[in-house]
Order: sequence, then C-alpha cells, then structure tokens
Amino acid sequence: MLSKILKDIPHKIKQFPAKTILLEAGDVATNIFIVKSGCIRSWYNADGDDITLQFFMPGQPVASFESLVNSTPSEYSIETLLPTEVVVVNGLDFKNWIESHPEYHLQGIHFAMERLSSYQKLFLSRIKDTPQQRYEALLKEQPDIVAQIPQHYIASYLGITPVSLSRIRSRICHFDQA
Amino acid sequence: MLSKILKDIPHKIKQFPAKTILLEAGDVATNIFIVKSGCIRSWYNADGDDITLQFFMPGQPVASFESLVNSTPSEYSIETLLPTEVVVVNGLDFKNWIESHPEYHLQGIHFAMERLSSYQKLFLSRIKDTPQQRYEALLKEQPDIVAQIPQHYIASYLGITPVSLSRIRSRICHFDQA
DNA sequence: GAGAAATCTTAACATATGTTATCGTCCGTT
DNA sequence: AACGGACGATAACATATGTTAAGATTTCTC
Repeated sequence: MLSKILKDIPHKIKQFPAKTILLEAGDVATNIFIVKSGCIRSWYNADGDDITLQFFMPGQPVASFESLVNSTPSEYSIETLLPTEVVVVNGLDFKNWIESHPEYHLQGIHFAMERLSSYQKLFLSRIKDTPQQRYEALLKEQPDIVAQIPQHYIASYLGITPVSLSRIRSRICHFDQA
Repeated sequence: MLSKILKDIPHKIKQFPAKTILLEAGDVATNIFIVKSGCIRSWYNADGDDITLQFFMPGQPVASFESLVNSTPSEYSIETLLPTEVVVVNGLDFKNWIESHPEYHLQGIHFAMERLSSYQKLFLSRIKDTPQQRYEALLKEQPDIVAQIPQHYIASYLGITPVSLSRIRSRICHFDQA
C-alpha cells in the first residue's frame, strides 16, 4: 500500500544525525516518516521520566497519526536514535490525497485497526509478562534493537530502570552458562 | 454519531443476566453492543489468568472492532458483569451500511484514532503509575465501577492480585482516617 | 433454611524492583 | 595525551507485590 501511495504523493528523502527531534510533544504533527535506515523512537515525557513507546526500524512508517488526523497536539515526541535516513511525506499532502481517494478510506480504517491490535498486544504483554520475559521476547523478536540501542532506552521501553535491566541481563547470561 | 446511525440500521434491544458471554475469544465478532444499563467487560485469557481490559458502562459501545472490521478471530472475550440491557447491532449490517456511506469513512478513521489515543493513555498509565495510583484514579474517575464490580475484576484490570488490591484499599482507608 | 460457593481481609514469607551510590570502561573533544 | 561525559555493572538497603494459607462474611443454590 505504501509504495503505491508514494507514486502519487510528493515526498523526499532526508538524512538526520542521531538524537534529532522529528516531532516535539505538544506540537501538531506535520509529517509522516518512513525509516529507510537507522532507527527512530517515539517517547513520552512523564514528569521528567522518559518513557519509550516504540522503536521503528527500516521499512516502518512513523508518525503521530492521531495528531495528524485530528490536528491535535501530539502526546509524544519522535526522535532519531541513530543517524537515520527517512522518506518524508507531508501530512497535508497525505490528508488531501486520502480525502480525494475514497477508495482508500476502508484501507485507512484497516490500518488504524492494525495499529489498535498491535497496541493491544503491547498492552497485554505489559500486563501478563514480567520485565524479564519482555526483555527475552524483545531479544528474540528484535535482536537488532537490543544490539544497536543503548540500554537505558531499552529499559524505558520495558518499563524498568537501567539498573534493573542490567540485573536481568546478568541473570540471563549467568543462567545461560550454567 | 451513534444515534444518527441507529436511525438507519436495524437493531434490537436485549437483556442478559450477569456473566453472559457475548463474544468468546477466538470467534469472529458478529455484533456491536451499546450498553443501556448494567455493565460489560472485555477480558483476555493469559494462560489461565484472567485479565480485564476494559469496563463498559451505560452509553458506551462495545465490540471487538478489530475482529469485526478485519473478520479475524477476536483476541478477547466480552461478557456481562451485571444483569445488562444492550442495543444490539449486527456487524454485517453495520459493515454494509458503512461501506455504502463513504461520507462516514473519515469519521470511522477518527473513531479508530480516538480508540488508539485512549489505548495509549491506558498504556501510559500502566507504565508510569503505580497500582495504587491507578486504583485511586479509577476511584476518582469511575467510582461507579469500584462500587458495583467485585474486587477481583478490578484487580485484574489494575494488573495486580486481589490480595494486593485489598492491601492497597486498607492502606488508603487507614491513611484517610489518620 | 442449610450447605456450598464466592468474596474479602489479613498474615507470613519469598522475591523482584526501585533508589542511591560507587567504580570501571569506552568514546569524543580539546 | 588528558579530560569529561555517557554508559553499564554491581552492591546495599527499602519497599511493594506475589504466593500461599487461613478465617470471616456474604451470596447463591437447592
């Protein structure tokens, strides 16, 4: 779907260094990004505490869609973690394109439902799994993230402190050797 | 929006006793319910553990929309907690109606984004708040739920054991008296 | 009405995490 | 080469929760 759309919508390729803010919480989103290389994260500021919501690896679209669609301030920020190359699509261009292509509306709804489902899965894993189980799952399913990203980001993604993540890692490691 | 739609779509009123399963996890959703009185919950079965995702009070629509829209098995179950009166709308009727009313597609996307935002909020509260804070928030924002629903459902909603909820309650109460 | 089941509270113990602090390593800057 | 900062491992202590179990109370069922 994305590639089909990109044929019709103006877009450009951009490079950003690591730690570049692409969208600041409180601002209304103006762009959709698609990661070509590098890594992006979305994060939420909770009273000074920094909570990583999601990591985005090559191929994945990134945006505060809620902010974009409803023109409301974004609840979270988006920033690069590594030097990152992205496709940039202007939100208004996208909005206009969508609104003039009713045949894609149902796909839009499906896309939103997909995102809902993946949120539900994340949500459930928070509830039913221990931090250690979640770390092991991340290690298994997205080893590239664990390999490339500093641990305190991973910890904030898992909902624990860097200290606790360090303990979990040492626990797993020593257990593996036994 | 709901009332406008209900004028055009066939629907009926039904009553169910407490603990009636309206949708079993694994089945494809066929209905949308709107609570008129009573209470409904959605819940997820995690290896025998019962996790309440959400409570629905009068006025709220309830459905596994993801299941409905994508015709996929629902990840969670839906059941009444109290004797409950609902408006029942057939999912196919709704789907047909939506597909023949393109002017409502954007609203559908907005609705999905709303749900996404509310999920994100729930999600964040899981991460940044302690169980006690979450219980206090529930007590403040939805006291009717706390008053009417057995505690073990509340506990599973908060992500803790009934024992722990009981301790939290006694902590709050004794603190209030001091 | 009597027995059974569900619900809630409390206690005791084990355990994982948070907090704070220290130390060592790596890396970039000057 | 020296310095400073970011990052990660580890330790010690405090604390909240999980687990298991027992007992009291209410609610349901026959």
